[in-house]
Amino acid sequence: MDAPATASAGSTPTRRPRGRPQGDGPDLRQQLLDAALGCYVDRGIAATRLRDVAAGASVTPALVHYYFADAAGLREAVIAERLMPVFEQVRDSLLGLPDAPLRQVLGGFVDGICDQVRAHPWLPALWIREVASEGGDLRDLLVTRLAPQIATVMAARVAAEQQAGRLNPDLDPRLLMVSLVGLTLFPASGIPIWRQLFADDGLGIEHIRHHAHTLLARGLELPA
Amino acid sequence: MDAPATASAGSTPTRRPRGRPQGDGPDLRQQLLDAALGCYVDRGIAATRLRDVAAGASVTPALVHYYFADAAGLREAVIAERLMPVFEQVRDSLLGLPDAPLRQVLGGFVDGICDQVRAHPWLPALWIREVASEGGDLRDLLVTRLAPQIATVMAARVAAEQQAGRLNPDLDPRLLMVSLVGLTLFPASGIPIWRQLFADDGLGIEHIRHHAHTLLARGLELPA
Amino acid sequence: MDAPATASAGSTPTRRPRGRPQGDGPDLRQQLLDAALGCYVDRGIAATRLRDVAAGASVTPALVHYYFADAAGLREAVIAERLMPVFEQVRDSLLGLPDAPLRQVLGGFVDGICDQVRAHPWLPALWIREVASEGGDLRDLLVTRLAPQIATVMAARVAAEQQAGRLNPDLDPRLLMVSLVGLTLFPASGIPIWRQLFADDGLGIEHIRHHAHTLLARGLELPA
Amino acid sequence: MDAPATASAGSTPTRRPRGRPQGDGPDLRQQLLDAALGCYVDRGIAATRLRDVAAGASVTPALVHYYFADAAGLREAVIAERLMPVFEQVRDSLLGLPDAPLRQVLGGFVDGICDQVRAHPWLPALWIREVASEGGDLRDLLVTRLAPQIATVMAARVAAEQQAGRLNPDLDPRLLMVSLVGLTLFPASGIPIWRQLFADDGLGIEHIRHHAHTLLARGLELPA
DNA sequence: TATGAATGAGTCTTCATTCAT
DNA sequence: CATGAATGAAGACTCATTCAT
Repeated sequence: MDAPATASAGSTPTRRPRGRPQGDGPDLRQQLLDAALGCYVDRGIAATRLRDVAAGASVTPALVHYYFADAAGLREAVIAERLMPVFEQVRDSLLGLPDAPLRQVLGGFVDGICDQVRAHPWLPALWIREVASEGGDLRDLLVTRLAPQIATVMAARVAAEQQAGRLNPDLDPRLLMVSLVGLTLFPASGIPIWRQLFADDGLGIEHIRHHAHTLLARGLELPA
Repeated sequence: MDAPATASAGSTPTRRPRGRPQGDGPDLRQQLLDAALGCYVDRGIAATRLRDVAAGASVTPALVHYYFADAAGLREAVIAERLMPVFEQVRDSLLGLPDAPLRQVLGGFVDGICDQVRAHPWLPALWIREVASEGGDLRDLLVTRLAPQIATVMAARVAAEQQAGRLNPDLDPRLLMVSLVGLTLFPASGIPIWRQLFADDGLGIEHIRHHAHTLLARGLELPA
Repeated sequence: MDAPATASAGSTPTRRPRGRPQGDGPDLRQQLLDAALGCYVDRGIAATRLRDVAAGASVTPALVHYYFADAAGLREAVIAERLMPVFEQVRDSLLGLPDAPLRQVLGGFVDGICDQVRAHPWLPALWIREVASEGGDLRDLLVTRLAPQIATVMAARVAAEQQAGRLNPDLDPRLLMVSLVGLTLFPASGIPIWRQLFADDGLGIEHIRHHAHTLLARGLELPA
Repeated sequence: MDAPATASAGSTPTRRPRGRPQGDGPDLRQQLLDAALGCYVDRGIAATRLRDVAAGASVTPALVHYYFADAAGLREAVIAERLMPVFEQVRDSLLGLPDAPLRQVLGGFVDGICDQVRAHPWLPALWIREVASEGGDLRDLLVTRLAPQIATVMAARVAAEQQAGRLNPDLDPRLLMVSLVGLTLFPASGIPIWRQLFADDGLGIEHIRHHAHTLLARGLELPA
């Protein structure tokens, strides 16, 4: 799992940990990853200092260094072991039904996103700050590892569906996927705001899911 | 316009230039504000060091201190003199037609946002990072100065329109406004991504505008 | 002994070494305190830069920060661990003989001061600059923690003694204590001057002690 | 009076002012000296920044620089034009009666000091911090310009008087003069303290004067 | 394995000083 | 005569990183 460590163990003086513990019960490494993820969500990846992570796990900064060598190493570990699994599940909710009708696929994607938000409440905030924000530390992930497998394929499928007269032809195929995110993760990241503005603690991801489905289905129009 | 100076006058005893000349050609103060705005967009407000701003304007860090005393003073000045005017214009595009039909108002809001994006290309990126992101330095601005005047009023108006049978009743009145932003500023902040993914430099705010209008009008449905 | 650490523990979140070893040979913390005291004596507390202290102990400024967090923390530590013990011994030389005749008490106070000067040659200079000088960083210590326990009590005792006809009634009870200091610490702080002026390196605290006793005993008068 | 300025006018680029104003009514130069003296008394000479002086006179720091070139120039001017005259008057109160009996001379010195304190309330604080304190910026003045004319002469005179059986022979001739200061300026510098400790705003220089005379006359002994 | 000790590099901020006007 | 503009030097403090134990 700790690829860089095993790969370069002994060669570069930069990477230290050799023979990481693998089964000593309450795994300290996992706690560090948890703490790091928490910091990333709270302050942002770039703004997270090793010191914060250490404090979050009640250990010394030197220990974090001992496990992950530096901030970059820690970030890679969190990405690989915590974030990518979630992102991939979101992606798979889109790819999971290759033969289903497109509208069902799109709806499934919305549901897939909302499911992950429910399971990982930190997802929207992290996505907006680190993926959607220019300069975000995870944007590269989207561009190189997540979207390429999807973007062009989906755009083509949307265009085909439009040509077949089964989808609103005025929609821009290139923008449909981002619209789905803009109607789910984006509003979800503002839930604290809406709760405050409307003095309504009940507002949640389920409302967002339903609202997105509705808007996608018929826009502002009345149902037929 | 002297707001930032008076704002911090009581707190810091620091000598600050007052009554700066307003028409002596290449106003250095404006250049500093420009440089700061550029840094805010590129790296984020919190991550912007005075040193960056100074370098961006080809002056010394001490000069930035001379004009704005510290990072907070600079931030306040940029907010008051650069950001708020733009934000307020976006807001006014919503409030400008108090008697128009709601659907026209919403469409006007989308257009207003897109107009500002055209005029200020930095707007989407800044909004996503500093307003939409949790912990963003401008989120407070939205919550306390921008949204309160709008959120509840618009939600009520949407609900009324739904009851009158003129608006899709399944939409969540509390989420309609954020949806509009999620279909404009949010995709706009990703334009560099889409251009790269689709290898298409032509994709721009106008496409986003049209796509948003389309989606709002009838969702995925075919036009009548 | 852990006073300084606990004192600032609540204010700064900074990591501070706790539970320092107490017997591992040349304790660096003590050396830093020594260096700081030396700087305080030489240049004054307010004018002492962390850099000076660091240089005095041949370490880096960052190390001083590591031990004491900041200039205030260092000052508190020096006060608590170096200065107060000495000040308190001076004070106790006054309170140590509660039942002795007043004149003996006063003489004991003079001796107590001179004893401390002998043991801590830096005492006079520090006292004059930091306690006697207006704005001195330790004046507050005198006013709030040292003198209140003494001043009024002693003044009352002097007045009683005067009424009983055992003490020169023209003396001002409120000024007697400060006179003792003015005849000991004050001249002592000028020893380098007198040595230079009289080209006499022999002049020392013992002369001051004897002179003070003499003046107190009979003033300028000849002995009976 | 501004020796350095006139001396080097035009030659060194460091010294700027040429043709200082001599009679334009409310002399700005005097105001600057006043402001500087005030700062010296309040914070100490070394800790006084040109900026403080400028603020105290409601002018710009650049103007202070214009008049006095730098902190050293300003200090010299204040010393020469404000401090030395007062110090010299104190000294002259000692030298004024060359033929009077020594005890009268000493008493006159005490009175002379107290007179100056009455006329210049800042004198005690300044003296303690800048002359009595080790490293004080005026100590050199005492050693080189004030005391040499007095110290040895007076010490000799005291010794002679003791030998003649007219003065307490146990007193140390070298310490008598400093004792007088320690019984006047030193307590005077603490007046704010004593007023606070004894909750008595009436305590003043007159009490100090009387107390000093009393102590000198007969020490703690009852009057004959 | 884990940490206390120690440091170098970097950031903001302050201040005296210079200069053109 | 006087000042606003501008800067370099210096100081405090922070932080990741190294190392001996």
